Amino acid sequence: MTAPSARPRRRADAERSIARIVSAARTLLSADPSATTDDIARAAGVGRMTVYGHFRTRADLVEAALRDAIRAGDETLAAVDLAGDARGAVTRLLASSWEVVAESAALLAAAAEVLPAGRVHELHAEPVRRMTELISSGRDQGVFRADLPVGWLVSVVQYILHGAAEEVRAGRLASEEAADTVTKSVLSVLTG
Amino acid sequence: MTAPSARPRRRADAERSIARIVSAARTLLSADPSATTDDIARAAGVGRMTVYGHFRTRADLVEAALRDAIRAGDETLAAVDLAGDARGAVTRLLASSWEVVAESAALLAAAAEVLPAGRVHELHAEPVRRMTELISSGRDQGVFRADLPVGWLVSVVQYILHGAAEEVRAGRLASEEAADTVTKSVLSVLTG
DNA sequence: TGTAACTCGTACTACCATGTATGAGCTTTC
DNA sequence: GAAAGCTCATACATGGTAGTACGAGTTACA
Repeated sequence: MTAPSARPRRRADAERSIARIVSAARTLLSADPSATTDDIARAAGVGRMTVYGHFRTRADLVEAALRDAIRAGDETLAAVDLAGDARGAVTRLLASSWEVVAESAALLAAAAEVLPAGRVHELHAEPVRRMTELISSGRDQGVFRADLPVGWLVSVVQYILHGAAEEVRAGRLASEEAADTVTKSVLSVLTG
Repeated sequence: MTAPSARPRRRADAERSIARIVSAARTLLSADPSATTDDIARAAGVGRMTVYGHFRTRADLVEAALRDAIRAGDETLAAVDLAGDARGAVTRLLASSWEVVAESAALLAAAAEVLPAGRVHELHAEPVRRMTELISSGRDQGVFRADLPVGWLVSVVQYILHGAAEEVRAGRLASEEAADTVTKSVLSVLTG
């Protein structure tokens, strides 16, 4: 969905508009999940009608924004060195994930509201795959526990990450300490 | 707020209506956080106007429902034996918390949407106090870790609990295994 | 340079929920 | 049994957003 590359060609100005709209959507929805289509159009410096020209529904737009955020986050994650000791790899991965997750918490909430159940989860396939692989390999190394399903462990990591973002947002956790706190907590769960 | 016992007297039928409305609100909002005031009135077997007679705004109603759920949950928790070994106490506490949390996840979402920031957290003061005390005592016993703040540990427990509820709801975790899985995960984080 | 693609203002429809107003009729309670 | 309290139907005012329709003007591109 959301205008894939199926269209044979698209004019350069359209391409530009779409990029600006998606970018604005990411920014606004990350600050306030109930930002309206009109707000987003304004922020993108574009008429509301132009938005509807590229995204049939609000849901389409939100999904595009989430896709973009996930893609960007995944690029960051892809740059993390996962070789060697699984414990160190997790630490490095979390140090990067932390920011991505904290930034997009509100956007995620917006998506959960508008998109059909399970869609949000589907869109996370890539980062989930990455984390699953890492945990599996740690388990093979005998470093991580084997008494809980990998899928659950991956989920717990996500929930802790989001929880920390929420605590920081609410001012109950200093943001400088967040990464360290998250890492310690996650490693405890993973090693058992 | 929400009609405390400040009012000198209230007629018996009004008392009855309020009880039915709050109960219906809890049930409906726990299934669908966007249930309308009208839905709730219907389910309570009461006219919509009667609801507005007791709760000025939707937010008031949602808060009353959440209060009631927390109070009921807290009663369950109060029955848990917290004496002796902190590890065992946590295990028992989680076995009970699990159901409470899983049931009210949607209600919580409704409250988060409608109530001012921080209000939901305030309303949880009692269960949070309970958990804080337990973790502190475990720390004094030397059983739980001391390298992370108690407040954070309490939060993590909540996030894991809610996460598990979500996983069960999405069909990614069998509900029979949930309690055990949660317990193992939480104990890992607490012991470090 | 002509045509197709794109932009975008204005205006409008449709929908839906909250909350208010009014008033007739039924219960409690003293 | 009367006053005060409560119920609740109908009707209405409000406010806000999504999405549609139309059409004139602008820009890209071959």
